[in-house]
Amino acid sequence: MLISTKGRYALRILVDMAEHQREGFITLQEVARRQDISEKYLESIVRELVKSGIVTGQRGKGGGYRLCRAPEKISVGEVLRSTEGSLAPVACLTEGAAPCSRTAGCRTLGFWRGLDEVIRRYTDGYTIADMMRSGGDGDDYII
Amino acid sequence: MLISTKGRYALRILVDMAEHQREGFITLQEVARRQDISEKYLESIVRELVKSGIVTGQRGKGGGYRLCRAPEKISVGEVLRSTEGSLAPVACLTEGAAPCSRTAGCRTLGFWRGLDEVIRRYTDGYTIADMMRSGGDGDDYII
DNA sequence: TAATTTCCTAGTAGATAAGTATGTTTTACT
DNA sequence: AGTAAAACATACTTATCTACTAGGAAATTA
Repeated sequence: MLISTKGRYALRILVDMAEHQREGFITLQEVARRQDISEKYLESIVRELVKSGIVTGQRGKGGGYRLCRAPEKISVGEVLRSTEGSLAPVACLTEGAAPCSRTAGCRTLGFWRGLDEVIRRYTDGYTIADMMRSGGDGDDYII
Repeated sequence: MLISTKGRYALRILVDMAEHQREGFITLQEVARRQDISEKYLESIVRELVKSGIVTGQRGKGGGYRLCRAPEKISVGEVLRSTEGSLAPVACLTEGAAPCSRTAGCRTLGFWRGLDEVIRRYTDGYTIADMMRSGGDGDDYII
């Protein structure tokens, strides 16, 4: 399993917020209940999303969280990089990595670069809005 | 970093063996020296490759390992799945996974399926032979 | 029978994952 | 002013995984 719960939950949180965004600020309590994830754990994930400028929080009664941008403008790649730290398949391709001594004669580097590119292209081209259009019924939409 | 040393080393081992395959059986001692990896750790990695039918071992003096197939016939995807266990981005896409209760209404599953497909397509289309053609000079090929 | 190799089973220190616990600060409402 | 409800912050825990290491058994050749 390449992706941890942080990244997976982050996407579910954002889709949930996007689907309820007209209701104004959304509390983690609501998200936790709907998504069946501990509220405390959500806090640690959302903190990263705030830092990355994907959502914004409002303290106090009536407060909660809100997307900073339209769901069409939030790419999955951005979200996963924010919560997973990096999506690079190997250490030497993470941003600001120390140059590897084997680089010059490395037979595998080309492969890893290609894989990184393929993943980047796909994840950056997929948005939260795309996710909203996918899957079956939502939690509050029963036929 | 999505891929562990097991997968990364496995690829270096196979390219190394492919480059020295006309010399007959190749010992892990040689590979360990050339690749600068502990021989004992190599053993645990090569064991998986034997199980998967990618290399074959010959015991005793004069023994060692050898590729079971031509480098053109060994895909990187096969190697990584063998050593990493699975390349699926999320648990519900690993082979023989228990069906997830959220599947029906899951907004993210489509994305994960697509990512899995993109990774599978790329890694299965890249072979050890491709790796041999890439990179700079080898350990014993100095211009 | 001695040397050399793969094969096999354990164990281990450190890192990471996946949360939990306990509070502090800010804001709105009464 | 006081209180409830929310985000924000720090520290801790528990389990699993990573990346090895150790020590030998079995097979093969010279």
